[in-house]
Amino acid sequence: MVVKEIPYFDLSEICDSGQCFRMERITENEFQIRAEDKYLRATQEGETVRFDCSEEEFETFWKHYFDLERDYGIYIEAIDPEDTYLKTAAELGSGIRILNQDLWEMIVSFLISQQNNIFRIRKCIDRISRRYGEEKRAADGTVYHAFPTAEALSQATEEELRDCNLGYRAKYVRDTALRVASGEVDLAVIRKMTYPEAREELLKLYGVGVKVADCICLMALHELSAFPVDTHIRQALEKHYPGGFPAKRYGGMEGVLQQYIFYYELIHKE
DNA sequence: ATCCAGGAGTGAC
DNA sequence: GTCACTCCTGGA
Repeated sequence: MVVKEIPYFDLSEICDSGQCFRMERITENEFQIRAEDKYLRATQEGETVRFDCSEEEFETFWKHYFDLERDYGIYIEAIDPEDTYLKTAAELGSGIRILNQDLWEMIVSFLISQQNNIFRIRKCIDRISRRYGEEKRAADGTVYHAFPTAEALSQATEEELRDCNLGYRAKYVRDTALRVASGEVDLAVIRKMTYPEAREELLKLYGVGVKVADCICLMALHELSAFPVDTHIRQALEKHYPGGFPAKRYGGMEGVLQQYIFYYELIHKE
């Protein structure tokens, strides 16, 4: 059990920000997170966060996963005080972190995300994890499944992936899994690339376009310059920044702001 | 019913 | 380079 006081950190906001499809709310302030082959329960009361894991696992994995060594106050303070829209959005989502998620997991997750909604993306990922991911047992006895490896997914047929409700995205996942499993695409190499290089390389994958590539760069490679533009972001930008988003002013932190905007729009559309 | 949800591939111009 | 069209699926 690890207990920390963490400013600018809110599990609920992170869960709802839509960057992790394997994080779920159990009760009002208790959450479960599955990442790679790991499982965690965490609870939040004010700024106090309780991580249900050993000190070692926290230090070696979750601390980095939740990006706890970064001060997000800097980003919020950097926002133009006259930009009331962005200020309001950042205030609403001030507990959001850009998680450090696994590259392979993000590639598959965002391939599935296209023309899809969060609820169904979660279901798709849950299904492929159950079918192709290794069964694991957490310290508290909870049975869960690791995210399936490229090798495991490459064994699946397109039809089997369609049975997991991937629809036409099944061929994208299968093709990418085959190319990664065969070594034709080397994720270790992509991890070391600069943002423009990695983006270009990801765009070569079947089913990866500009938006998905930027999501992967932001969520897995932690390229905070990446600014994924989906339909919701595009609509928000058209409405609030008719002259264009001041990306120049916010160079290097566009991705963080994208999350604040996305979260704000998500909350306000209901 | 038609449209669209956190898009991308394809072919036509 | 920019359209228009298509691709699963299901909820409004």
